[in-house]
Amino acid sequence: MSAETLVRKGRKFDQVLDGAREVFLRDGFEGASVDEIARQAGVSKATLYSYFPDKRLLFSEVAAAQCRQQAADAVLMIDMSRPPKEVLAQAGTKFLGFIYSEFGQRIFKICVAESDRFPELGRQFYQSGPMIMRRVMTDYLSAARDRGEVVIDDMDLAADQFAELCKADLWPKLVFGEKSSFSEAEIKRVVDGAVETFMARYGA
Amino acid sequence: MSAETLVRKGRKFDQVLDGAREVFLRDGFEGASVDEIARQAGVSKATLYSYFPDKRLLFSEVAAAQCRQQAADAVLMIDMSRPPKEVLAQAGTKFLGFIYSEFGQRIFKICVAESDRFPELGRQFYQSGPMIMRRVMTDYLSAARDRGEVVIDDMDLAADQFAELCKADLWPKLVFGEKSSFSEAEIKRVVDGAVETFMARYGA
DNA sequence: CCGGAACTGAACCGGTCGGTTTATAGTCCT
DNA sequence: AGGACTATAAACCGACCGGTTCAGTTCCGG
Repeated sequence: MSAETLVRKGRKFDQVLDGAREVFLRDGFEGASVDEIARQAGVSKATLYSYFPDKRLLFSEVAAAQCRQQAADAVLMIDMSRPPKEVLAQAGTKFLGFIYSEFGQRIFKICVAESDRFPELGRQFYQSGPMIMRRVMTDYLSAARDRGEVVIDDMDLAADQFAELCKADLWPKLVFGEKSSFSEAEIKRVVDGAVETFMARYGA
Repeated sequence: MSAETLVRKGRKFDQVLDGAREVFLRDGFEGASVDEIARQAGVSKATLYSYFPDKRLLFSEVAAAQCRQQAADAVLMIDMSRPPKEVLAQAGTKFLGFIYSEFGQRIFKICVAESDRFPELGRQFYQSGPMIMRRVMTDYLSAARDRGEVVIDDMDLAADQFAELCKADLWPKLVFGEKSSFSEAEIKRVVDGAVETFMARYGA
C-alpha cells in the first residue's frame, strides 16, 4: 500500500477538493472565501488547511484536476472515414456544445479573470483544450486530404479557421451577455455556414 | 451656464474620473481600491465621495465614458468603392490591431471578469464595438454586392464570419497567455488566409 | 478497547477595504 | 472683510478575509 501519499493525509481529501471545485467554479478565486469552501465541503477550516498550505495552492490543484479531466473528455471521437461535410458539421456542433455549456463558460471566464494571478492557468487550459481539438481536426483533415477530398496547404490555419467560423455571431453575443442561450435553428445556421464556407475554400 | 449639472458639483470632477479610469483599467473593479483611486487622481477620498455615492457607480461612469469614446473611435473609415480583397485585408488588419492592443485586451478582460457584477457592461461594449464594426462591414458588403463583386445571402453571418476568421490561431493564443504579441508575418498569414477563405465562399 | 491520528468549531490575529466623520484650511464672490 | 462653499488629511468604523491556534471529539487500526 501507500503509493502516492506525500500530499494527502486523510479521508476527507476528496471532500475538500470537491467543495473547492464547486465554490471556485461558481465564484472565481477572489470571490470564493475559504470559510465558504470549508462549509461547502462539510469540513472544518482547520482540516482544509491540514491538506493545503494556502488558498492559492488549493485553487491550483482544483484547476489542474479540472484541466486533466477536460483533456480526457476532449477526445471527441471522429469517424476518420466519413466525408468532410458530415464530419465537420458533427465536430462543429459538438464544439459549440462545449463552448456554450455552463461549464465551458465558467472555465473560460475564470481563465480570463485570473490570468494575471495564475498565468499558467490559461496555458494549461489551452494545451488541454483547444490544442487537442486542433490536433484532432488536423489529423482528420490530413486523412481527408490523402483521400483527395480536400486541398489544404496550411493545415493548422485551416483547423483554426473552422473553429473560429463556428463561433460566428453566437460567441460574441454570449460572452458579452447579449444572449445566454441559442435555439437549434440558430446553431444550425452558424454550423452550416461554417461548413459551407470552409468547403468553399478547401473542398476538392 | 449650468446645463447638465445634477451629477457633477465641482471643478475636480474630471480629475476623479481620469484617476478612476486609469486604476480601474489597470486593476479591474475588485483589484482597484478607492484609496488608490483618490491618490492617483490627486484628490482626497472625501472629495471623491462628494462626487460619487459609491464605488460601483464610479466604475459604471468610467465604463460608460470609455464605451462612448470607443464607439466614436470605432468608425473606421472604409473606402466603399475599393474591391473586396483590398478592403477586407485593410479592415482585418485594423480589426486585429484593436483586438491585440493593450487597451483592447484590458477592456475585454474587464468585461468578462465583471460580467456578473455588471451585466450591462458587456452589452454596452458589444453595442458600441462589435455591433458597429459589423454594421460597417455589412454596409460595405452590400455596396460590393450591388457592384456584383460578391454574392452573399446572409449578410450578417458573412460579416461575423470574416471577423472570426481574422482571429484564427492568434486570438486563443493571446487570451490564454500562450503568446503576448505577434510579428507582421504572423498577422499577415492570418489576415490573408481570412480574406482568401472569405472570397472563396462569397467572391463573385 | 485503547491510544493516537484525524477532525471539529470557534475564537482569535493581522490586515484590507468601502465608506464616514471631523477638524482644518483654501477659494471665490460681493 | 466675511461668509458660503469646497477641499484636505487623517482618524475612525464595521465588515470581511486568509490563516492560526487550541481544547475537545470522533474515528480507526492493532
